[in-house]
Amino acid sequence: MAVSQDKIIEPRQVTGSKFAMLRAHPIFCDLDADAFEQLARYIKPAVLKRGASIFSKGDPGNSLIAVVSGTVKISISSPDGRSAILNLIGPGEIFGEVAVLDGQARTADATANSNCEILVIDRREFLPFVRSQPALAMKFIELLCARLRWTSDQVEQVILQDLPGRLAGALIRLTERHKAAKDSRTIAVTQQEISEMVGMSRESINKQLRAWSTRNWVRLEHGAIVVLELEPLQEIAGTAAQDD
Amino acid sequence: MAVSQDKIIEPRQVTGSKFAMLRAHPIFCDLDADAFEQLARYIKPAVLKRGASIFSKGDPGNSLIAVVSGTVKISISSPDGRSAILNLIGPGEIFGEVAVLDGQARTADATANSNCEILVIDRREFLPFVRSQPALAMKFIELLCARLRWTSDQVEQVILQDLPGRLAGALIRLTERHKAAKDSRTIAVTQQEISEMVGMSRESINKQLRAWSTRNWVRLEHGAIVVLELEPLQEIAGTAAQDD
DNA sequence: ATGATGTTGTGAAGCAGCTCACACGCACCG
DNA sequence: CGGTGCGTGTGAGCTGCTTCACAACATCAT
Repeated sequence: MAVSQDKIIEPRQVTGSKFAMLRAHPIFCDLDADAFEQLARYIKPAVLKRGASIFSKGDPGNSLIAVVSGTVKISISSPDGRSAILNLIGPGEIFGEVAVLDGQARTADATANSNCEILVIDRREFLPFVRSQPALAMKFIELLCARLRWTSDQVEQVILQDLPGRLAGALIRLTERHKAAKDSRTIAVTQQEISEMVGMSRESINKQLRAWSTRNWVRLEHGAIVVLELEPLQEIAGTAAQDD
Repeated sequence: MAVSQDKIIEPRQVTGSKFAMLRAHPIFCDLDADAFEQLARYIKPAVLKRGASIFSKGDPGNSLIAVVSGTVKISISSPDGRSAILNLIGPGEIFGEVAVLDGQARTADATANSNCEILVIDRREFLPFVRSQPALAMKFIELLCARLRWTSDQVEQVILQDLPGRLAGALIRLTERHKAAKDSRTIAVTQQEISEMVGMSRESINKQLRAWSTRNWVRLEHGAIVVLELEPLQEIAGTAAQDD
């Protein structure tokens, strides 16, 4: 386990504040008070530095993880060094549920993409808990369905669309993801990260973004992209290739 | 609904024989007898001709479907005519569970890839049934996890691998899928179909397959591919690109 | 300041895979 | 039997994207 022991904070001091995030999460919000109390006993907070590995592809799936602050990168990498980002998990979201629920190995790597606070819920205590709470199982079904829709979308885009289409699609999905946040149109990702999400070279991505920025569809900042005009992007993502 | 009324067979005559398939399915096999009896009342059998549409992307997800005989193609298509096959569903398997479970629109098209017999389970009766059977919910969680692993694999392959890698991966996954069947190494798909699964042109696929067939790794038949040597393909699928 | 490190921007050259344009064989059917 | 499809096989050219090789700039620790 990459979450080393010395990083674990004493649970009691954060029970009220940090667990509030889990309490508010769609998965757990309908739980009654004492069930949640029981759950809280299995939760271990941890703090991670940027770049720290949380788990790797092939590891046994021993824990479900919730992000309190920072973002976590879910990715896979090929032996020849290329890597692909499957998802970015932000504050208030959870990940790692697949391996926990089916007991198989992890399908991807999880890495702290910035300094992070996370909550770790151990599988051994958690699985029986889910079984004892049928409503919770239904919530997980919904979560898994949402994930499946997300990855199906990705397959669709990657197979059917060319560069402009994929990039537009990625930008749209990213703006929708945290439309909860205040400034929803600013996406805090580097062009390198986007290129890995989309599966094309950083240079190509840059050129396309630059072309769009001259049309004022997007504005490029350092480490971020601001979407100014959503409609033309949706146009490009929906219908294939008219480009440039 | 594309399943037209005149194709529906009188339920009683098939109760014993055809429903046996569902009874044997991992999802339903642990159900006790009278629960299954109750479920059986919601099942409508249907027969489809090759090419018939079962549902289309965007439709409301009103039913869960099981394949009794034949194969069903799950695919998506872009406005410009290209299309991608996400999955092929064979006898004894079920599909369409995502839209049924989360109540959203269908994410892909389903088409009869050969003449088919199917069983249609209506959402309205089925959802409460799942809620009343916590064990069944856990089974669906496992199914969804398996699907998620399948599509994640697809994303991984499509983004990270070149043509030989993707093709090898597709062949391996197809042989594993129906290793239950007798002659597991013979895959009954056309090269056109494989090209749509893999997201590359039919011609490119043909050339690669032909190269492998001269090495006796595969044998090409009319409308089918026989995998002779699995190991070199696994080699290519695992490590990227040495090719040819 | 002064590097060190990471992000962005850009052009030239190369190539993997696509498109197009065929020919051939197999299978089904009137 | 001789069509009429549909699946397969193959080459020539085109192109979108990658790779490579940089330069400029932001950010941060020292």
